[in-house]
Amino acid sequence: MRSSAPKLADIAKAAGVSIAAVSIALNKTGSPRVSAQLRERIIQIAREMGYKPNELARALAEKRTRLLGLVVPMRDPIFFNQFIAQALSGIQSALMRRGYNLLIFSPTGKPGRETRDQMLESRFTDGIIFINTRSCTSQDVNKTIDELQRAQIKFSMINSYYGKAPINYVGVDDAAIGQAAAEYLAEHGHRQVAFFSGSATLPGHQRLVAGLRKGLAGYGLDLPQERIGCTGYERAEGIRILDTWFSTKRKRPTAIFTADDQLLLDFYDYAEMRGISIPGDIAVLNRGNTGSSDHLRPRPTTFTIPTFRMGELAADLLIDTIENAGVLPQRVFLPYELIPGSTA
Amino acid sequence: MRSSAPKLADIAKAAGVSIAAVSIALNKTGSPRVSAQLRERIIQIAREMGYKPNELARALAEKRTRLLGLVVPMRDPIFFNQFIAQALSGIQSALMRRGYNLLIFSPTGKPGRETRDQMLESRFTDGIIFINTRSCTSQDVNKTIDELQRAQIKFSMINSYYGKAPINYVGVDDAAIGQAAAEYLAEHGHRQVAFFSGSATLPGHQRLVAGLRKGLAGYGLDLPQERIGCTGYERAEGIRILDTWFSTKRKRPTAIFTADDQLLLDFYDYAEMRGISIPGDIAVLNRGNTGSSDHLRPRPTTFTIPTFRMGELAADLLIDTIENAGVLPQRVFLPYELIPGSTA
DNA sequence: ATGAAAGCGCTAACAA
DNA sequence: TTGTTAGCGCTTTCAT
Repeated sequence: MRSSAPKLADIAKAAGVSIAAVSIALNKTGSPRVSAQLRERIIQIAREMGYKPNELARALAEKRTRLLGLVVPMRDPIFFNQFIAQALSGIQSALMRRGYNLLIFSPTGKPGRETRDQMLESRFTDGIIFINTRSCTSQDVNKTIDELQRAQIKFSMINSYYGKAPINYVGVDDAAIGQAAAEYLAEHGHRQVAFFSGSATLPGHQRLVAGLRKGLAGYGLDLPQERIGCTGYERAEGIRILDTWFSTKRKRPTAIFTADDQLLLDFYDYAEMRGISIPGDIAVLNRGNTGSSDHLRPRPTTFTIPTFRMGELAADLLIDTIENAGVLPQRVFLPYELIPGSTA
Repeated sequence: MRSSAPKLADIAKAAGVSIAAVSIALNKTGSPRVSAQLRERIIQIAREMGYKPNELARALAEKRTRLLGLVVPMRDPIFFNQFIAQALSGIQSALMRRGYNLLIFSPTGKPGRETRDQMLESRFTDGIIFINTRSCTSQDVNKTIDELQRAQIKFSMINSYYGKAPINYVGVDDAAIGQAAAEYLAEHGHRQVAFFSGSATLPGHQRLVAGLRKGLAGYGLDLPQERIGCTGYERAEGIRILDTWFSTKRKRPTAIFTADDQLLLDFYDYAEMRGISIPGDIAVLNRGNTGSSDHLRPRPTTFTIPTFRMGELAADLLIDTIENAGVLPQRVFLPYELIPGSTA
């Protein structure tokens, strides 16, 4: 923040007019409030003095900042996460288009605590975008929604909410993806399908399992509990699970469905380590974010989630409800897409 | 922004004290200004009324926001860029530690134009962090510095500045990296080294070339112009250059040094496409960001740039100059590190 | 068409 | 120890 920047009063004095005249001349283009020539003169003087409005003062007076806050319930590495990176790009794209900027809230401590903290800061923002990650349980999510609503903070949520509350939400239909994945694999002749997932407590996990089972059932197949593996995103646990599956010819699945890009990568690492050939020894079907496994070989066959679009839409929905009091929040489920690869 | 949140005046009235008393009781913990028991009572009432300070008003009065702006001279995809993602993580880490938040400026239009635009917005921020990307020429960088200084905006810059202006800057010594790379390759018996780069106009490119030549010269080797290839980050141009190099046995380099992760990826793609074996047919040495090519096979031998640390340090330097008027800006060059792989 | 003045919610200097 | 008041820089209403 600079020290001695010219302010409206300075220009007003220099031009010999009132502060209000300057404000109007500078901002309300085409208002009959000041004459065209006076406006010209004021603009000219403002330019000469190098005037830049103090957005802070303006925001205080107008009660809006054109700032949107971003909260990611996660520690340090939020920018490393491809899912978040892509959503952020989408958000950014919408904000750019609509003249907003993004304020990133630094997580301040223990999980759960965050919500209250951004609320505290939230006077800086006109609304908040929430990106749920794999570390969010439905309970966390519901609690967050509750607190935000109670505080009357406008917000928009991305990912992992399957409740019915009337909020701005953008996600994908994981049950549909699970079903489509199961049908794809069944049609390609697989009878022993395994599901490699992160955590059974994730909202998405349960949907995926339900979808997979429904899809498999259509082909007279099933997904027994022992072919569902949750690694907790721990490398060692992943290896343990996979070793169980691959230890005996009999139990060995012929196809594996990975719940996200991280698990896909983990499986590729495992396959390399154990000398398992993809897709020679096992078919791999992935649920992942657009474009994030471009450099994997062999190219994974993937149901992609339109992450960029999710971010963009979430931002647009939020801005709509901010700018237009009449607009109601809405929940949107975006379609997925099958990106062919050579692994399934 | 909520509509009818309780403000200091409300609490003051409820407590039957002055606004100032409330402000002090709430903020100046341990000030003898208000008695311990009055403070208790005020805090209690504030809690009951659900008081949250309006940071905007506070910032206007205090003339500081504890917000740092981030500018990346680049269009849409800033979050996809691993270099930026890692620097951002570092920045975020520092901000978290020091109680700041990050404001991401949406680029608003034609390049070059950006500088002025964030200045305009900058009243929201106490300072700005600039991350230079591969789309920045030294001219751009110098112009940016000039404008920021003229506007008396505190800032900190990451990457690609080799001038002597007294600014907060964090980067790496590309000449040293180039030299180390050359020496590494020469020591491993390579006599025909090629440099696969993005653009000859990049500040880093010239440093790298200088370093490479110096290093090679120590072994009686050289880096002729025809073994320096600049793709302009265009896939087709990259292929054209590589085809030239690989078309004849005689001209074919035995080792290639890639200027960044993108070029490394491009080369891997090319090698796959043409059936060239790494490192069988050609050795590959890379200059890249920490951890960003973890999943490439074979694992590239890489001189890593401490991107996370760069972001963190840049933020810390900036905050130091913001909070302490006496602190002078400083330029810091961080050390690189050789991460062994199996490609060189 | 233009100016004066009252906020916006907070901090800090000044009185008491 | 506590209250009063003058800003911070802008927008907007109300007079003129």
